[in-house]
Amino acid sequence: MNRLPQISEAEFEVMKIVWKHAPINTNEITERLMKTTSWGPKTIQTLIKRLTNKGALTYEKEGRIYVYTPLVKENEYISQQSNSFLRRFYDGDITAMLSAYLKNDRLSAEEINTLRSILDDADRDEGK
Amino acid sequence: MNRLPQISEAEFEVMKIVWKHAPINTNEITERLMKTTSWGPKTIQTLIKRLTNKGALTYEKEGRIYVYTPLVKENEYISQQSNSFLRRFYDGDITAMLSAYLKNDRLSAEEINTLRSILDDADRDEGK
DNA sequence: CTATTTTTATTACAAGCGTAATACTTTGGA
DNA sequence: TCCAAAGTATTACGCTTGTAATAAAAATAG
Repeated sequence: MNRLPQISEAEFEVMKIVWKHAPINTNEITERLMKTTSWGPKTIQTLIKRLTNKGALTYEKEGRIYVYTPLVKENEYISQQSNSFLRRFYDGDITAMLSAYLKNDRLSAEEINTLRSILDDADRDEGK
Repeated sequence: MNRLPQISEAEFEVMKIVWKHAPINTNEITERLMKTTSWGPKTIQTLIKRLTNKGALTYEKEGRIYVYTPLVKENEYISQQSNSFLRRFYDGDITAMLSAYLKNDRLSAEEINTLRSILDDADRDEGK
């Protein structure tokens, strides 16, 4: 069972760009992140470097520049984070999380309906 | 708008004990945590101290010992963490999280039914 | 009243993180 | 061919966290 590397919050922002646009080079990553964050280019460099050190990214040299590809899959990583979040805060029980949101009126009628159809779709797929 | 203090993962374990058993003294906290974790008493002391420094706990002196009470509410803290989790990983959209779980077959039929009744109960309360 | 035990406070220390600055290396122009 | 620019690597530094050890204070036992 291969354990996913530990990815920090800032590093995760880099991963999101790479997941969406891989293969992508340093400059593109930097440009995109400078639009959405307040980080300097050097900071972004550091984050990229750390991610490759951790084995979350690889690169190929394309001439002088590096072109990056993710080594961890987005949905695997997010699943793993979601599970550990649920374990920590809701005893691993996603229904408990939903309950809490409903109890605190943090869901709109809209969202409730969306949730219902999602559940119904699940049944349909199951039955097939 | 009063911002909640930053509580680390280990500190959160302490908070859980205090939330459940407050007012509670150092020894009780320590005993309970030593049953469920591998931490030494000194470590637990440190965590308690840090939590009071951060304003997550207060104490009253009862003779020689300190008796602790939480300053942040459990459900407020968990709500805040849940929101920031959803923002980070699901663009703030809890229905997206549910979808992901269904798509990856990480929900049992049991859980799906539970979710349905939870949603129905919400409607009932709404209608009232 | 003093030595010992109990409780609390201070200090430690390495790893991870946010946030870079500086140094090195390669390569394209002049 | 040598230098400046571009790209990559190394180093920095303070804060938080996990994980305690040591020191100080207070109270209890003799």
